[in-house]
Amino acid sequence: MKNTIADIAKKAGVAKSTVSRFLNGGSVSHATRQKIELVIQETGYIPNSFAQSLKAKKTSMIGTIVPRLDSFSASQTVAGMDEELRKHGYQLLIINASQDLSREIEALYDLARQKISGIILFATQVTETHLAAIKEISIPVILLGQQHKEVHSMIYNDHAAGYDMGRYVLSKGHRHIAYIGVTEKDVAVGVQRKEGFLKALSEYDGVEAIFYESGFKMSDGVAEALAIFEQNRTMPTAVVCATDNIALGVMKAAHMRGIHIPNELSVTGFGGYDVTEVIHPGLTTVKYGYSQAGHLAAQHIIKLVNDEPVDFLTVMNCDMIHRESVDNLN
Amino acid sequence: MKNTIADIAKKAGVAKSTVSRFLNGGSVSHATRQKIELVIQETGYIPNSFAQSLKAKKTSMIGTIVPRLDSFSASQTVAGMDEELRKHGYQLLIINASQDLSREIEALYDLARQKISGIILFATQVTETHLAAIKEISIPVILLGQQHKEVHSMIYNDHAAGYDMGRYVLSKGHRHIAYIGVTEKDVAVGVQRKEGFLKALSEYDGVEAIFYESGFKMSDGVAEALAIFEQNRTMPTAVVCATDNIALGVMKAAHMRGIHIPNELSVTGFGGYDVTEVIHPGLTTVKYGYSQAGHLAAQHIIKLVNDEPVDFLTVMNCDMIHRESVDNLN
DNA sequence: CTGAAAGCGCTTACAG
DNA sequence: CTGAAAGCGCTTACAG
Repeated sequence: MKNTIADIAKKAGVAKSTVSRFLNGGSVSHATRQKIELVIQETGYIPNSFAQSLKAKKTSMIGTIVPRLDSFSASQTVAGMDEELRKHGYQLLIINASQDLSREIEALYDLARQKISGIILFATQVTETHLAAIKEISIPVILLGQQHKEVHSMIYNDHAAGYDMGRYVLSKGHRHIAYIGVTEKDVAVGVQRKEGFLKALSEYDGVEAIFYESGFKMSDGVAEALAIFEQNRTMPTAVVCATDNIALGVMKAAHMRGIHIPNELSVTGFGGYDVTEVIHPGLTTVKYGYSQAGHLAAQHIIKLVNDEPVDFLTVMNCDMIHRESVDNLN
Repeated sequence: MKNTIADIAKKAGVAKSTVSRFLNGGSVSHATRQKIELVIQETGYIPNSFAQSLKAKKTSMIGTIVPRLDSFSASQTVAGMDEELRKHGYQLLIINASQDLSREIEALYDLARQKISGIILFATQVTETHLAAIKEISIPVILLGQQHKEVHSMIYNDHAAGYDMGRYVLSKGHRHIAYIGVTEKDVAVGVQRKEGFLKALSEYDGVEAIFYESGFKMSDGVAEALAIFEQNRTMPTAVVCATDNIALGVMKAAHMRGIHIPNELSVTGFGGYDVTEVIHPGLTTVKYGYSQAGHLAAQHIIKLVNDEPVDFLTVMNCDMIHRESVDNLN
């Protein structure tokens, strides 16, 4: 099973270089071609791609680093990238950083060591260490989901999404609003969405908005909502959540406490996860085009790999989806 | 940036072999160590893993082939595998076959070419071509989700799951049941679950069960349910679905038609997707331990790679989860 | 069209 | 502890 090109050459009675030429579509006479074909058939020869890459000094592999694999956004995006990449003859190497920033850095170096042609970094934060690593490996890198002026970036228009959501909720007459956000270290989700929302708030008078911060998990949303329900404050009429996951948690908590949505409490999310459509009431949210983003990121990284120009910053739009989880108070 | 071990050696004033030894933790004097460390720091040297693998003749990479990336079961399983593999110093290379059997075959060969140490094949079907490829590449392969006597296999106890579900639904007094299954080409989901269910049926008298076949997508479930609702037959009191996705589709269809669950129609699934817990009513289903399966599969492939013995067949149990989507007719 | 030879960047006995 | 040399499996000018 462990055939080398030398074995094939010997068995076929030709030189190694001839076999190599055959393999790579070089000019080989009909007779030799047949001999080699036969031997390869018989032996089940599979070229060693290390040796190939060692000479070729490049691979047709693109690496991607994701914070986690088991999230809707990540899996959708990666599936999109994968499709596009394969269409262009590239293979995708996926690395799961398990929400650990230092693993993202490690992964950057790992991919460099493997002579990957380009990297799409599904970022949640961009630290100095990230930047240093990106510079050091000197391989094209695209930041997806966050931006930095020194790196090619693709982001969603989170500010606009937050603004739209804020305007919508306010237009429905809500004046007591709880906003459950996430850490500001995540600029896109933690800062931009909130700031967009704040901008909408600033256009209305007499709004009482209280801001909370929760983790990204559904269970975090449940806990946060439960805490809010237990407070001795006036109950908000609407809870605006920075992610669908948190919103799902809030809905679950409401259900646990017998609070009816949307009659007694309105809830909104961001993300547009598939689930939000199946549940009742359907969740009002902002849909992010994860799969398209994946396709686009793939196209961009391919261009970069081939030294073609790519916009330094790409902003992708999102769409408000109005469903039943927001009550009209007017 | 394109430093080789020779560059480092020259700059540090030592031999290539010394640098290599330093890199691999061999014995190097303190002084030399420091010189080399410094040069590596300055140059940002990253070893070329192709050259390394070419000599070492092996990699610490495990490949996995999944039918799709954006499904709950796949992403959970892969995340589990990844965690376990990394703990043991292996890297996971994920290949998405996009539900195309011929791509699974291609992927098998691709991975072989890359001298991957072992492969976990997330199978939906095991054809002759699969077997031929597995034999030809002569790399350890584990089948996950399906079984074949000639290959190491890990499966869920789908028959028992189907049986448990059948008994449960029947015990609640349901006698008009619609079973929405999937293609029998998928032995685990299409055949085993149904047969377990049939076994339960055989233990009761006077049951009318009608069998349908749908695709795997939620939208397929919607379509199938709509068709059932429109038939001029007596409405079933329960719809047993071969997957959670189909069940979700049925629930959606019921909602669209104003059919109340569980009062007017009971629905069940298989899988134990996270969503099934969030929706109302909660879906009665069978929970599959995807993440654990991933961990276990990783442990097994590592053993195989190291020539340690592994059971040829591993059967993993599943747990019934009783929630609110099934009405008690008694 | 075909072959001999050098070289990709690393590792690994083997001497010293 | 250190270095010179051979070799991993392939590709690529260069002759012929």
